[in-house]
Amino acid sequence: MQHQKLATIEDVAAIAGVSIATVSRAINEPTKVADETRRRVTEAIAQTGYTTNAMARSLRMRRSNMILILAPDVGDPNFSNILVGLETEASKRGYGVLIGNTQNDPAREADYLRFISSNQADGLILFTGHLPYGYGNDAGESRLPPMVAVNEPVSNSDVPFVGVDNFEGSRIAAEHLISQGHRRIAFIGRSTSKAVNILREKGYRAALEGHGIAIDPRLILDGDGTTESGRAATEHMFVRDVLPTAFLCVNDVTALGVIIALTARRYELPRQFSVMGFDDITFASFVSPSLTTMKQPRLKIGEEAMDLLLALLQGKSVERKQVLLRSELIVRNSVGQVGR
Amino acid sequence: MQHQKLATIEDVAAIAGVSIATVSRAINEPTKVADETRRRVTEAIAQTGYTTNAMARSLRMRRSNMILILAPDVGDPNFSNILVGLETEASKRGYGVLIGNTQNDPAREADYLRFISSNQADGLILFTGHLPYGYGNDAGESRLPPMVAVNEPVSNSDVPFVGVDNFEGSRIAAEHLISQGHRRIAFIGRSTSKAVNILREKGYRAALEGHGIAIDPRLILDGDGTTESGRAATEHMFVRDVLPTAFLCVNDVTALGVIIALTARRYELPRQFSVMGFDDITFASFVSPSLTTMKQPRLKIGEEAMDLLLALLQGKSVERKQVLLRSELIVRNSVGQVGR
DNA sequence: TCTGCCTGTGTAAACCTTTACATCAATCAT
DNA sequence: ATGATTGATGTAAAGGTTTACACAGGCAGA
Repeated sequence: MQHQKLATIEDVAAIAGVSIATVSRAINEPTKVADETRRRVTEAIAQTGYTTNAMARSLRMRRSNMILILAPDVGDPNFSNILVGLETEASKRGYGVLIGNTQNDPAREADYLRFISSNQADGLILFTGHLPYGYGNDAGESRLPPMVAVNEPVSNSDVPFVGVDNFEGSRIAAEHLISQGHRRIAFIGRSTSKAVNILREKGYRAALEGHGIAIDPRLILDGDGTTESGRAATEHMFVRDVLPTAFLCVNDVTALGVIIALTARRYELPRQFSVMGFDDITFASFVSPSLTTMKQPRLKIGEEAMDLLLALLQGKSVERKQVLLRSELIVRNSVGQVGR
Repeated sequence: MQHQKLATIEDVAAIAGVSIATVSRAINEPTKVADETRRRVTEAIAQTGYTTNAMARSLRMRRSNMILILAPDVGDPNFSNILVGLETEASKRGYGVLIGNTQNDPAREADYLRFISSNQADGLILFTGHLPYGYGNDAGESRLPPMVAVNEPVSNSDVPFVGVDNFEGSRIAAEHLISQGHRRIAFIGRSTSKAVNILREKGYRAALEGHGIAIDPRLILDGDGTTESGRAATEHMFVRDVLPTAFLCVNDVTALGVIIALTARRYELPRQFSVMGFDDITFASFVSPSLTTMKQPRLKIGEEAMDLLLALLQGKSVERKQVLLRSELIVRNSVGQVGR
């Protein structure tokens, strides 16, 4: 009862009085069939409610028109908005998107590659920042499908990346703090491994140096981008009693931790301390004080990334290995003039 | 260069010295082939790096092992966590999940049904609260695939629903406020159309009535579940000067609006007003004051829903048309004793 | 009139599985 | 000794497309 025998191309052909080849052509290359024939086929299709069986088509054409999205955490605040962009563009071009939530588990990553190796997906969008595990194993043939990275570039590889110009964005953020009179600006979220963190720190340094402000290494603290890391780093500064007037955080989530720590110590923001984030995730406007930050054009990132991937799939060679979009300064209430 | 001719079942058969039927059986019904044969096949598979071509398999078996998830808004805070549950369970059972972001656009909903009608997906998870548009059109055959609703039940239909017991949860929430001494409790987010809102209002009413507290209609305000609706409703109460001591909101997002309105008016929370939400979305713990709310077991909801859908796909008849899970009271800092 | 080309269509192969059915050998019951 | 049953495997069909190639007819150019 589930399948009531769908109409096939043969049914359509019979009704239209043509061969199946002609039906196929009428659908896929309309100009190649005579007007009158095309009309009859179209009518037969409407009459039967025919839809091309995607499986048969994929089998024959060796391509599924599906894109696999590999993300370490579907709940990540950056993820969902980029996903919308990816999905919109894919849908517009007749592609579907498949979600793989890997939780950074190598086993799950490897498992998801079955979609690639079994021809169920033609290309890959990587949120993970690294090539998926499970390539080049047993059989030795590391058959990499076309792929594009978003959110985080893939370290030492030439996988094209679409994202925000982290260096420039962070520089602008720091400039903003400087324009408000800040000189002692902390950077929270240093990392030696994550490319995003490294670039944002560089932007911070560039801005300070550009204004002749000496970099105080004691104001640069490690962090892995979590709320807890922001909180801990802030506490650490109070313990060591080396304090800035402003905190530039590697991302909004970290900034939230900083705000929590400062609020817990009963400081008034932004009168006593300024805090800046990066990303403009949803809650940035809800937290109190609402967060001044750099907005990532996430929708656009998703669309551009999908566009690039589909171009790759069509065999176009990609000139640009990186597409860097501009982030936008969003001024809210967490940054104030230094000394009132 | 993209496809370097993957190994097929024939290659494996040749190496193992058996027929392709035996290879297929060795993979899918291992008990049906002799131990020694199975060993040879397994080795041949390893040697060639063979993976079953999912398209050929789906074509033959008339099932794709894919589930389509139709959601009006991928960015919805409830969505991503349920998705994780859906995805985890699907993945565990060898299914993949396809995302369809409909934005409540009938055209997009209809378009996504091509995945169903073209056999690219076997079942449907509905976040939308209504049957997809586009069924029963031209051809007249409204061929509904197996489906399960989450987040919102599908109004007047017998589509199975997995979610939280909204009536009971809301009752518990109201009880909590009552236990803190509140008697004048507002309900923000009344709606005559949305099932979730209706049930939560009923739970609110039941709790008050159970404690002999008269219901004051002036304390029940309309709202569509957005932050703005919460803000506006609160303002409205101040204008009319009919004030509660506590606000029970239809969801966290609405509660946020209430908090924003109260904070803007310089009230101190929870000393002067208490606010409760529902859902426990991510930012609930970050907002200030952190929000006391009812937590939805979203991961569990996703898993149960997928489990139910897969059961349906196997032709099992479903006894329960609804799976109602319990929500959990999360006490934070937005609710206080009345009168200190 | 013949040759060659173009347009429109049909035939059949290929894509890669799963599985009903057939076959064969070996075991078992009578 | 014979017939029935069981177990392991092979043969071939079916699933629904796309597309290379062949073919037929019409038409233009010589």
